[in-house]
Amino acid sequence: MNQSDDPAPIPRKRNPRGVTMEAVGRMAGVSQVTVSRALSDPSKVSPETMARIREAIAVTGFVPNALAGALASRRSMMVSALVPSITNIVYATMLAPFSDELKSRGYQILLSETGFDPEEEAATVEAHLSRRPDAMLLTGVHHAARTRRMLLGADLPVVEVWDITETPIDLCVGFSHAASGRAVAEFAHGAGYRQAAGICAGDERAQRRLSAFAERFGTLSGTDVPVARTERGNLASGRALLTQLIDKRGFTGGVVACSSDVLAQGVLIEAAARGLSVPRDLAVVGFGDQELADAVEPALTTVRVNREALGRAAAQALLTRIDGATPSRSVIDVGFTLIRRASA
Amino acid sequence: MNQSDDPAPIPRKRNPRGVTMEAVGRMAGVSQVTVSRALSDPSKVSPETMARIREAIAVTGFVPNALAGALASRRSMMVSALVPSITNIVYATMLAPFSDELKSRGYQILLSETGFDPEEEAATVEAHLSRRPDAMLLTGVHHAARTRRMLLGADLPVVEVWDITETPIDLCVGFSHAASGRAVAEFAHGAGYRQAAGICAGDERAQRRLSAFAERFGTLSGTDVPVARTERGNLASGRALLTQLIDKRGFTGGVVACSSDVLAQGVLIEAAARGLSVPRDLAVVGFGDQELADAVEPALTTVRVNREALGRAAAQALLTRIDGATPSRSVIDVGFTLIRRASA
DNA sequence: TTGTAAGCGTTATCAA
DNA sequence: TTGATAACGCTTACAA
Repeated sequence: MNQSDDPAPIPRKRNPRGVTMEAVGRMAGVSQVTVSRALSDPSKVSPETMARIREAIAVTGFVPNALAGALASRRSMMVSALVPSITNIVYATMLAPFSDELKSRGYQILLSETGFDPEEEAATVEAHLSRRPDAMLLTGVHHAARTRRMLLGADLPVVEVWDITETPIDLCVGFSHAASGRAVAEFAHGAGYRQAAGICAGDERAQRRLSAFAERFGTLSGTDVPVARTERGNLASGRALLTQLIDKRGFTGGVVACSSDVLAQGVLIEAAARGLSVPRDLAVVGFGDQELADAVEPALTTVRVNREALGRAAAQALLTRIDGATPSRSVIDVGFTLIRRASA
Repeated sequence: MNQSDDPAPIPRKRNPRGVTMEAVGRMAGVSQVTVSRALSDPSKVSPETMARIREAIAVTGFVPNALAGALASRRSMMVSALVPSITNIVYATMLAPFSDELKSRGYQILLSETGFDPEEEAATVEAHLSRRPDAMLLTGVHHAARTRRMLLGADLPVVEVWDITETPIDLCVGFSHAASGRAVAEFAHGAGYRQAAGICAGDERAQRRLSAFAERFGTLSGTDVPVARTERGNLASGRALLTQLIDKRGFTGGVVACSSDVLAQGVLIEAAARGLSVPRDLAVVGFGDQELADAVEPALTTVRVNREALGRAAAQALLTRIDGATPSRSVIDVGFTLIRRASA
C-alpha cells in the first residue's frame, strides 16, 4: 500500500476566497463545529476557546454565511413582506413597526412591491418562497388562487393585513374598509350635511371605502352621491377631481369624502384657490390621519387607523406562530377612529 | 459479501417535507440534475423530458430552493439596498427604478433602513453581507471605518448614492448638496431678494445644503442668514419653524430656503394662515421637486434631482460590475436643476 | 441528452 | 467541552 497504489485524491477548493468557519477554526486551533457553537451559543464553549475564536474572527473579518446556515437549519431568519407600493406612506408606516418588532428577534425583512395586481403578487410570492422565508406578510385579503395554493403548500405562517376577512389564509390583522366608509357617511349626515360627493383613488380598497360611503350617505339623505375617480392619489388629482365635481358634475357644496388624506389636501388647496371656505362652503373628510392631517389649514377631519399597532400586531402574530404556538385569535380587527378636526 | 457483513446505512431524511428537485426528478423519471438543467436552461433538455418535468413541477407545486442554489453557485441573485428611511419619499422614489432595473435581470432587493446613524449602518451592512448579496447600494458617502473595511473585504460591487465623492468605496452616483445650496442662494440673490433665512431638517446632507445656502447668500448680500432647525422634516415643522423665524428671530421677509419640499409646503401653509402673500411678502424655495411642488398654491420653486435617473444609473453601474466589466466612470454626477415656479 | 460525483458553508446528531 | 460525520438542496465539472 504505497502512495502510487492509492493516490489520495487531492481535494481542491473551487474558490479559495471567502473566510469560512473552517478557516477561523484553523486559526483558533479548534474545529469548524466549535466555531459554529461559539457563535450560536457561547455558553457551550470554554472561555479560553471563545477568546481565541473571537480573535480569529476579528483578524480574518469573518462574516458567517447565512445562506449555508439557513440551508442546514431550515430557518432562514427572513420574513418576507409584500406591499402594493413602497412609496405609499400608508404601507411604509405600518412596515416600520412590523420590521422593528421582527428585527429585535433577529429576523430580516425581504420586502417587495406587488403593485395592485394579483398576478404580479403571485409571481412575487413565488420568488419570495424560493428564498424560504420563515413567515410572510401580505397586504389585502384578495389573492390569486395560485397564491393561496402556494402559500398553503409552503406551510408557513402568513399574515394578511390592512383589510379583514373571516377566512384568512392563516392570520389576519386589519379593519373593515366598508365600515369605515359607512362611519364617515354617518358622521357627515349627523353633522348636518345633506349633499355629498366622493373622491377616490384607483385601488380596490379605496373604492370599497368610497362605495360604502356613497351608498350609506345616499340612503341617509336620499340624494345621489357622485364619486370622482383617479388612478394616482396625489395632490394634483385631489385638485383636479374637485374641479371635475364642481364644473362637470354639478356638485354645489356639502361634504367631500376622500379616499386619502393627500387627496383631501388637494381638495383643500383647490377650494382655497377657488375662494371657497372650508368647511362653510365645502366640508372635507380624509382617510388615514397622516401627519399632514393635523398640519393643514383647516386641520383635516379624517379616519385614523392605528398603523403602528397594526404592524406590531402582525409581527407578533407571526412570531407566535413561528414559535409553534397558536395565537389566541387568528383574525384581529384593529378598527378605526373618526378624528374630527376643522375641515368637516 | 452478504447483507449482514456490509449493512448499507439507511439514509434517513431529516425532514421529509418540502418538494426537492430529487422528488420532481423521480416523478418525471429523470435524475435531479436534469431537473436543475431544465430550469436553468431548457434548451439542454429534450422536449419530451421537459414536458414530463413541467408536469411533475405542476403536480408537486415545486418551488426551487434559492438558498441552496445560491450556496452552490455562489450567486445569491440578491442586491441589498440600505437607505436611511423607507418612509422618506425621496429615497423611496429612487429605489423604485433601481429595483425595477435589477428585477428585470432577475435580482431581488434586500432592503433595510439604517436611520442616519453610521453605527447602525455598519450593523446592517454586516447583517446583509451574511446573506451574500451580489451587490450593495448605500445611501451617502460617509460611513463608519468598519463599514468600509467589511465592504472592501467582501469584494462586491458597491454603489454609494445621493451624494458625491472623489473617493467612493467602489462606485458613486449622486450630486453635490453644497453646490445645490449655493445654486439656490445665487438664484435668490439674482432674483432680487436681499434678506434670507433657512429651514432645515436634521439629516447631515440637508444641513450641508442649508449651510452652503446660508454662507453663499450671506456673502452675496452681506446680511446674516438665520437657519432654523428641526429633527422631523414634516409639514408641522415647516409651520413651526417659520413661526420661530418670524416671532423669535426677527425675520421680516425675503426668501426662505427649505431643505425639503414638505418643509416648504409647511411654510406656505403657515404664511397663508398669517395672511402673508407668497412670494410678495415671503418667497419660498424647496428641495426635491416632489409631486406636491407643482400642485401647491402658489406652485413651489424648488431644486429637482432626477431620482429616477439616479436609481437607474446606480442599478446599471452595479450590473456592469456584476457582469465583470469596468464601468466607464466610477463616479457619476447626475446634477440638479433649479425649477422656478411661483413661490420665488 | 443524461447521469455521477464533488462540492457550497453551515447546523444537527451522536460519540468521546 | 469538543469533534467526526451526515445532512441541507442545489450547481458545476466531468463522464457516458
